Amino acid sequence: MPEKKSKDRAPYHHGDLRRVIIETAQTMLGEDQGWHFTLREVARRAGVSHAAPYKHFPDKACLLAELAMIGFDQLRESLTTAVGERSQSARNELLIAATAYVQFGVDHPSLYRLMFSAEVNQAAGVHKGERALGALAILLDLLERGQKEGVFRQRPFLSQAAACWAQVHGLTLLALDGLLIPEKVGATPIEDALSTLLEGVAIP
Amino acid sequence: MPEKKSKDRAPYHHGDLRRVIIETAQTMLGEDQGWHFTLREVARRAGVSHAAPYKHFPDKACLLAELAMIGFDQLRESLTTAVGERSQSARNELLIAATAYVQFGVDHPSLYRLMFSAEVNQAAGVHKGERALGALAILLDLLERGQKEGVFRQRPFLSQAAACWAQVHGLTLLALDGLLIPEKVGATPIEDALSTLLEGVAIP
DNA sequence: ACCTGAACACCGTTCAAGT
DNA sequence: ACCTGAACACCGTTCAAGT
Repeated sequence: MPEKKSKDRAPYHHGDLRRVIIETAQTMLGEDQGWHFTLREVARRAGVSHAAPYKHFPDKACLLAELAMIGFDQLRESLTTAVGERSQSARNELLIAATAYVQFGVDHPSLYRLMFSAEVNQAAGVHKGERALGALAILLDLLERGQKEGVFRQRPFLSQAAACWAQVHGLTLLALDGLLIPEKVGATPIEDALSTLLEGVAIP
Repeated sequence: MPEKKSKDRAPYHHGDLRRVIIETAQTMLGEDQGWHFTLREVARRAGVSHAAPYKHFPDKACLLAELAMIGFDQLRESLTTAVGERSQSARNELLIAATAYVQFGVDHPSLYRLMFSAEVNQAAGVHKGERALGALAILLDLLERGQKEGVFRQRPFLSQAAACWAQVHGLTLLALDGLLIPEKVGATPIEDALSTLLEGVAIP
């Protein structure tokens, strides 16, 4: 059989379609049309029939959930590399981690929204909580270190972490919604908000 | 004509279907199946044909956007009545407002998610920002008062407001996602997080 | 002026059938 | 073992037609 030059039909039975589907979906997430793409469109782009994905995912929700889980891993990566070699003070590292968190959301709007959508919440169940906590592991470490060094206020780690997480999470989503109106403010409200967070966490 | 006892077909041509549709949709929002109900289902429950809503709303997105706008008004109401007769200290009122905010989200999960969904963002456009800021007017007042009284740190209002908003917004959504795991913590993380916020805003 | 019914294009999902 | 094609039930939206 000669090569087909019609379309880009990759060799059907050889590559793992599963990975191709995930990568295609990730590409579509990156196009910022939101995460409400259609499963049929994913199949179309992947060059397979619309029924093919069902051999690798029980349903659309499961694919979305998997994308979200990968997203949490990517977020952890981003935070880890941002904080880097922990040569900084706890206070500085907290600011770096917080900034990197918001940056991740702003860089991947559709993915970030998907990660915290109610749909994924339902499809991923308990796994989501674990994965999310995993992404925040470096934050937990940071808070523990800061408290030990006596530069952060003494609080239950998870509570202090919740406060930090809520701040960056809320900031990220407000930014994605275009609700931070930076044009109405001197400095960028994100930086300001993070310094307010710092004042709540760190001891003067 | 005698009364019809088949179904609850309200008098077609007399009542404003527009209001009926909105109320029906609000009821469905309250049932916490998320805000992804179908327009046809709304029409069904309202007792009209599935084409009828299009005489009152250009499309589904516009209905959702209107529900969201109403939601922001309801949020403003909640905050206003919670803070009440402003007989408290600025510090206390901030805590009250923040708590009421999170409570509103927890009480109306689907509505709150809808209000901050990307879809509504697109359909409501600029109106959303205005409406949202309107809901937070009392917070702005509070911060201004606190700063004038010298009990809050001196910051640009909108930046300080952004920090507060992000905190309660993030806290609300994390709570809705079941991500605050109160069972793993002594006190409720929401209270703890709000007190961390307070420490970032108020002067010791 | 307001609503209905049929129609269109599109989905998610299933399943017998192909290679 | 993996994929296809037709089929089903369902949507959002439109539009000529009804009262």
